Amino acid sequence: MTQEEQRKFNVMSKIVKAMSHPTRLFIVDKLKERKHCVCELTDMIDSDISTVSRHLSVLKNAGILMDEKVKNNVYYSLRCPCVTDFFSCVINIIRTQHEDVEGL
Amino acid sequence: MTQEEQRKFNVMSKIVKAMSHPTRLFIVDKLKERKHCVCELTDMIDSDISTVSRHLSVLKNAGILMDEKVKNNVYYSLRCPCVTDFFSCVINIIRTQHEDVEGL
DNA sequence: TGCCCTTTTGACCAAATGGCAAAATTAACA
DNA sequence: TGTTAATTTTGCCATTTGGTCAAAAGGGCA
Repeated sequence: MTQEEQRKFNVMSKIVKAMSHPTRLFIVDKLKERKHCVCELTDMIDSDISTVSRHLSVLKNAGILMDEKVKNNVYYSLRCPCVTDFFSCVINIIRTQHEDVEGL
Repeated sequence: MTQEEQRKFNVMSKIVKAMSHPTRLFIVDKLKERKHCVCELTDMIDSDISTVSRHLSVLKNAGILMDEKVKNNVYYSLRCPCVTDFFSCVINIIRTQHEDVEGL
């Protein structure tokens, strides 16, 4: 593995790691429609607000989300809509696995 | 989050989590060309063979790889070639981020 | 200024993860 | 059968992660 490859895969894994949690996948999925503030997301997810806030900062640090303050609320949104492709891609992998199993 | 959503995102995160490590991304990338045995991969990755073996079993448990024993060697290969899309997808996200930064 | 609301942060614990080393497994072959 | 080579499993350690509580921070607004 060359140094350049190493750098490349480190950068990639940062993105992937940020998405590797059910709650964070849910958040990204929700933000595909429109921006949401922390308390809206907390209502949807059955979890502590501090936990949700932490998940959001993980996604923000990975460069997947951006935030914007409106009055008392912080609204999070997707920084690039192309994360949508990510989802269909993972779902495609899962679908192929199922076909494999059914094909036995 | 409904129970069904919860199940869905749990399944998805299992796949994503398995890919969320630089070494494992490298392995999947290498296996896109052709199957490789553990020692071949260990030669490419500067790491202990037991560590590489563990990474491989993580990917296998997530259903991303399959293995096949030939003589003394265990050859690993991709269970579905569509993981390739996964890569271009993540790279696309990274590219968009860079454009964002340069666009400031 | 002082109060309220939303969000973030720090401290802490439990669980999961990554890595190494040594032992166990498996197969080939003399 | 015994030896050797390749791989996997296991035990152990340090580090990271996810979660909760409580406290702090940051903005509105009276």
